[in-house]
Formats: sequence, structure tokens, C-alpha cells
Amino acid sequence: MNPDQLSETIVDVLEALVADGAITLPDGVPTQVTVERPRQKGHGDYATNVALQLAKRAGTNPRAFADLVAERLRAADGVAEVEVAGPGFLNVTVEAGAQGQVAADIVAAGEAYGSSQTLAGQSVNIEFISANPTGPLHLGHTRWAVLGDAIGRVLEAAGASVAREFYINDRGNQMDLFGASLEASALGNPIPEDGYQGAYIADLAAEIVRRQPDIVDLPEGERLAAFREAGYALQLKEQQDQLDGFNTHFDVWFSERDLHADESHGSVADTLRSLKDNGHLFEADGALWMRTTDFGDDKDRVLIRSNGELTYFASDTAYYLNKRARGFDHCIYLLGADHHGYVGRLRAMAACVGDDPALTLDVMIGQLVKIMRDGEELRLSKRAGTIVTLNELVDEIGVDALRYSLARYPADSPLTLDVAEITKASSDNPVYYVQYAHARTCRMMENAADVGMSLPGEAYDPSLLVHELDGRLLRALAEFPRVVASAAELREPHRVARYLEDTAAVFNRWYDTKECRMLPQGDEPVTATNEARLVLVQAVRTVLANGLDLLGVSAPERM
RNA sequence: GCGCCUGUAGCUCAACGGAUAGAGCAUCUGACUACGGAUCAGAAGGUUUGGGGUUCGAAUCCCUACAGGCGCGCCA
Repeated sequence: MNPDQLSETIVDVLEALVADGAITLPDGVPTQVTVERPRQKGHGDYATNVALQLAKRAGTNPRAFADLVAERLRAADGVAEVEVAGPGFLNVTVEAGAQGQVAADIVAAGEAYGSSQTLAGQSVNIEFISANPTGPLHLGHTRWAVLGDAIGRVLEAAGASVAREFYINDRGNQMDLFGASLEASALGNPIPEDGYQGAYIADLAAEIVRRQPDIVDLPEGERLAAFREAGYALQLKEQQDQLDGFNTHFDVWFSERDLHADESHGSVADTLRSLKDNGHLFEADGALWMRTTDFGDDKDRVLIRSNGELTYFASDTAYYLNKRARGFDHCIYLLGADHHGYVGRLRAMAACVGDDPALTLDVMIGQLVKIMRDGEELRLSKRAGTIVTLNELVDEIGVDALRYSLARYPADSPLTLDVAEITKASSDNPVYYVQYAHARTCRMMENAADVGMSLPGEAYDPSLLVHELDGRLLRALAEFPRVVASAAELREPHRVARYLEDTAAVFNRWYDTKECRMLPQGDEPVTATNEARLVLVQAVRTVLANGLDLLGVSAPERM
């Protein structure tokens, strides 16, 4: 009896009540009802608020409604007890032994357990980080790397088709400034005003000269561009290596330049041409504008400046249409809080090109992260001279701890992490707590093999897992697919992390309980209960490993 | 000035309109003849920033005040 089955059972009860005329539901019987694990002990194994939700529509009060449902629900298979509590909650206790099947199901599903088809058919593009290729990735990008990647993973687990995309801002003034900074550094000249500072510029310039000693002899007009392009290639490669080492992988690295390279479908030129007559473009002061105020933006936006240059917003618009043309019906943008001013114009732009932004656009604004050490904010990077780089963070904290520490919080609240706390190699640290629980399950499986135990397969008897803690563990495990589905739907992968911590705690509690030992003690023979628990442990291992994988965190077998 | 986000235990943060608001850290008290104790049990800690409203029910939704962060270019 898992939550979905209970939900179905309750729906059946409601339908029976309607059929008998005991209640009337003008809007019909819902196809599913809310079933949750109560936080409070003493509220049964599962609780539902159907009576509170439906009583008004049925023209009765919640308690009376709940009593009617409870009476029939008690007779259902697998249900041991039903109580009506508080304002009209139904607290359901399931029969001990009626939930054991889930453990075998999990083991059979293996890596696929937790996946669903709730978002099947959706084609989602998720764009994140999208840094300029003019410097190393830093703290500001790290949170989006973790969240974007994890959101991609949970969306895929929920059945969506997902493309993770990095938009390379390789066009515009800042690229020339980057080239000029490298050139100046290589020639021993002062870095230009507003140029890129930091020791990494000198390193990069030296590397360029080492690879192309002739570059300094190029005529002045060509030299800057040569430095710019060489620096671009090296810096992009470094960003890609940084992310690769951070277990964050993109399906598409999209160059802004490609939008300007020709006039093919999906290019900027094509976009401007196709929008010309749609009524939302106008000319003023020698510039071409999009009337984004038609759709709630606080001011109109320029596409072509009076000097003939295209704006970044023109690229944005073309890029959006390009994504749509590639078949994505849902575009997620992960932006930092310092870019939240874009939300209005992006939505308005989507509306101007004929889409309903409520359906096609999902702009997520992430708040900034601070990292503290010894009571002081970690700000300055040794090398980059600006902000702490991703590589420095990985060196100091480690990939798993850094990823997990960022993944366990939702995007929209400001976050302050303490280096000492997230690097602490003990169970005080949630990442190690979860990983340790996983390592423990691995060790238990090995120990079982050593005494000749093996997974019972067909002989598995789910009704043997009758201890209260067996039940609690089974219910926790049964929850996983719903957690993954809601994490995908809400774009909140932190729910997976919190769930893993909770499940690891239930497992440790179970492990600590003498009546729930998996291995036979001393010379005792292996019983069917021992083997049933072996299945349970393997199920725990599967859930912890699958959950950690959704966060891009490793599930070590030993620690 | 206008707009977006945030305000929850000493600290860092959870809680899809649900029951007595939960974890971890820090503090205090217990459990090792062990399935690896990187564990477990327990104590203490709260007017969910203040004030109104909506309803069976509000940390959550609405209004308002206050506090903090960020943004408001023919820059990218």
C-alpha cells in the first residue's frame, strides 16, 4: 500500500459514496487526492485532507464527510485503521506487511526508480550560467551551475526531454576590451581603463604569446583581434574544463556570434525581418524599437541603435526564437538576482513575437551566495583579482560538498555558507551524512554476501517486514518518485536533498534498532526475514544512489 | 522615486493554504561485549519583523509599515 494506491482507494470510496447517494459532488469525484506522510507521530502512516477540501462542495461539514469516508475506507484491503482527527483529517494506518512490496519493486527498477512520465512530451530548454568568455567562472556562477544541472536532471527523471544550454556572450564591446587587455599585458603596456584586471590576464597573455610568438609582431590593426580570438578560445576552454570538473555538463554551447553569422532561419537578421510587420516594432530617434510596454515592460527596448549597431536585446530575441524554432516548447532561464530587471522585458518580448510567456517562458531568479570563512566573507580571488573562482572553491571545499551544499537550498533566498561547516568531514555535514548512509548499505550488502545471503528474488515475502521501523523505512522509500516529480514540476531540486537527509535518518534509526537486524547473529541460520531485510537495504541503497545522482553528487561505496 | 526578491530558534536554513512551525550547527544529558559510532536517544531554544484583512484553517494569499539585498542605458 503506497501513497498512490491509497489515493486510488480513497477515490474508489468517494465514487461508491456518490453512487449510493450518501454524498453529492457537483464537480465530480477528483481523479486523485492528496495523501501525505504526517509530520506528527500519532497521525497514522498517511493522512489526507479530502474531507476538508470537498466538504463545502458536498454541502456538508468536514467531520461528517470524513466520517462517511472513514467508515468505508476501514473495509479496504491493506488498511488497518482510519481515524478522523482535528477539523476533519483522515489518518490512515496501513496493515503491517502491506507495504513491503515496494522494496522489491525498487530493487527491480534499479536506476530507473524515481523516474516518472509526469512531464513526458515536454521539450525543455534550460539555459544557465551563460558567462562572458573573458574570465574564469566564479562564485556567482557556481550556484547556477549546480541548480541548472540538477533541475535538468530532475526534469529528465520526470520524463521531459531536456537540453542544457550555455549561451556564450562572445560578441560586443567587452570582447574587444578583453582583447585590448591581453594585448596590453603582452606588450607590457598599462591595462586600458575599464579593461580586465587580475593576474589571470597576464597568465593568459603569456600563454597566447608562448603558443603564437609572432602575434606581437602583427600590425596594430590585426593584433588586438588576434589576442581577442586567442584569449577567447583559451578562456572558453578553461570554463568548459572548470564545469567538466564540477560534474556539470551542457548539451549545447551556443555562440552569440552564430546568431549574427548569416541570415538563416533563427538568425538576428531573420528575426528582425519576420517581426517587421507584426505591429510591435517602431522607429524613433533613428533607432529601431520593440514596443515591449504593450505587454507590461516598464519601457520600450531598442533593437538597433541609431548608429546601426544591434543591441544585446536583439540577440536575446533572436536566441529565444531560435530555441523555439529548434522545437523547445518551454524555455527556462536561470538568472542571478542582479539580472532580475530582464524578466519583464523577456516576457514582453515573448509576447511580442506571438507566444504566451506564461506557457513558454520560465525565468528563475536566483539570489546571491556569500561564502564565509572565519567570520569574514570570502570575496577576493588570489588569481582573478575579482571574486572567488569556481576552481578555488572546488579546491577548498571539494566537488561533492560544494554541489550538495548549494543544491540543498531553494534558489530564491539569499544564502550564506560557512567554509568550515560545509567542509567538515563528519555527519554534522548533511552531504556526508547521506553519503555515509549509502556507504553503509554497500557494506551491509557485502557482509550479507559473506555469510552466504543473496537477494531472494521470487521467494521474497513482503509481509515479513512488520516492525514499525520497517514500515517507516518503506514509507520513506515509497515517497521518492513523488519527491522527484514535485522537484521537477516546481524546479526545486533541493526537495530531493532534504528528502535524502530524511530517508538517511530513517535508515540509520532502523539500523540502530536491534529488532531490525538484517544479518543473522552468531550461529543463527539465515531466515526469510533476514532476506526480506536484505531486499530492504538494497532498496535503500538504490534510492540514496539515485537521489544523489539527481544532484550530481557521487554515491561512494566506502568512505 | 519606481520595480523585483528576502525577513522563521543564538547561527545557517526547511516547511506545495493543513494538525503541536521542523532540521543541522552551537549548548547541555545519555547509549559503544558494534550489521564500520561519520551512529542513535533525549533536553533546551519561537509572538514566523510589526499591524490589519481573506477562511474551517495563514510562515505561506491580500493590504500596510519597517528592515535588508538587487535592479531601473540607444552597455553587455
